[in-house]
Amino acid sequence: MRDSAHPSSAPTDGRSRILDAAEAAFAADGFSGASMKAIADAAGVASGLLHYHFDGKEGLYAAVIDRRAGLINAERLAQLAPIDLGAPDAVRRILAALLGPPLGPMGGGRAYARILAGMTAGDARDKALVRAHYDEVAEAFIAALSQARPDASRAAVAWAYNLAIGTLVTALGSSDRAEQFAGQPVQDRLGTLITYVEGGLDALAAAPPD
Amino acid sequence: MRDSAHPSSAPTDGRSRILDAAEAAFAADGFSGASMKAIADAAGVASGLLHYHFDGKEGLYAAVIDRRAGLINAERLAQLAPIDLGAPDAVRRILAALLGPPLGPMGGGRAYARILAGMTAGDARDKALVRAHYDEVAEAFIAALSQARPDASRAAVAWAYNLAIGTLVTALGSSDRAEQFAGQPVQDRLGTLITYVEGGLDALAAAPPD
DNA sequence: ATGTGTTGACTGGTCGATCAGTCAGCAGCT
DNA sequence: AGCTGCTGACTGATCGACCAGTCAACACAT
Repeated sequence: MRDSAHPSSAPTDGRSRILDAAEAAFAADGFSGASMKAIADAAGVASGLLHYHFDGKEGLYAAVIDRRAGLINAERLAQLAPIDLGAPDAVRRILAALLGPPLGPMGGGRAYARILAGMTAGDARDKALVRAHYDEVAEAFIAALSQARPDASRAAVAWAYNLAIGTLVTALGSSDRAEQFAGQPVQDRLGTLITYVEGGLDALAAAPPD
Repeated sequence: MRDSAHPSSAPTDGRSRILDAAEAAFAADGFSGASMKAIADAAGVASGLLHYHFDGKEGLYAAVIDRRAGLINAERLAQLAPIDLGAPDAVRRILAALLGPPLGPMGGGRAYARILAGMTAGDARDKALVRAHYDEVAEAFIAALSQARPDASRAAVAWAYNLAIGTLVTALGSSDRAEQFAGQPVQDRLGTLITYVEGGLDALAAAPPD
């Protein structure tokens, strides 16, 4: 089932249909493995239209990331803003705002998670895209976590943030393997993810900063 | 029986030089992005030799994973075996045996980590390779962790194991981004990784199994 | 002389990209 | 209304580049 009401909902115009098909193709085979012709066929348009709208393969790739990252990050920041950083459950709520949106209906499901997982191993193109789309959000969440846990060093918080993202991305991207060992789908286990990450943050905050 | 002692150090025979070049190429561009001709050029051999030794691109890819996974897993199991699972620091030592070898001299550095990160987002080919090379080790470590933490449910341990692997792979594969925020190279921070993962495991063990 | 390792030109196919051209819709003019 | 000219989404044949894989020939050891 595809998410309705949002980006993949009205695949009536060519532009959206191309983005949907491209997201699936890049998720399945990576940037190099996906072919423009296959994307065009899946979208039901001529191959030339991809170049007309997105200025080539790189542009199409960037557009796919941009659409999804925009939705996810807007939702993240919207959930982060009203949190009282002094409350006792602030850390848990912050982590829910960070980890929840990618798992939700706007997150694009496994397809986008796989693209993200591939990007963490990616080249200069991917690095630039990650920076452009996620640096601002990363700073906001690290700052919020630092306020909510003033006892933790900034290095500990930054480490926890990075490891949390790694946890999330890999768990989502290889969710079938996670299910193989743990027996439950990742999408339903946001609480497990948060518990794990919060525990890791606690441990880092308590550890001597060597 | 094929690789001589240390893979990256004595690239004298064509076979090893090809594996080294292929590892770097697959890490940089993924399976589809790497070209056989480019690998052959980098290794200083003719393109036909790749097919002679490895029976095509898929075989070469599998051989790259096989070489590295064999070294890493042998080292992991060697470090795991002598651990007294009843000792108070057993969990920490188990995690060191799990997370340390990929960071060490036999781990292949960032190149292999990137391949692994790409595999977690990969298709059927990657899934089969992961199963073939890492399932046995995964079971061994989950069993060891369960013995060392009999209070934790098996589901909690399995989750912690999977999230730990995700943590490791993403941290290594995108280590420059980790350094950007945390200010320290990942390779020198095995202790940080272990602390984080152990904290996550503690939290999962304590949480109610909903 | 037999076998193992190695070569590099070659093949058929697929790639991303290009571009002349089609077509529906809409303005402005009469 | 009817005609004209223009715009922009869209097409698909075509191109050169590059791809993985093949193969007959060669080097050199046993």
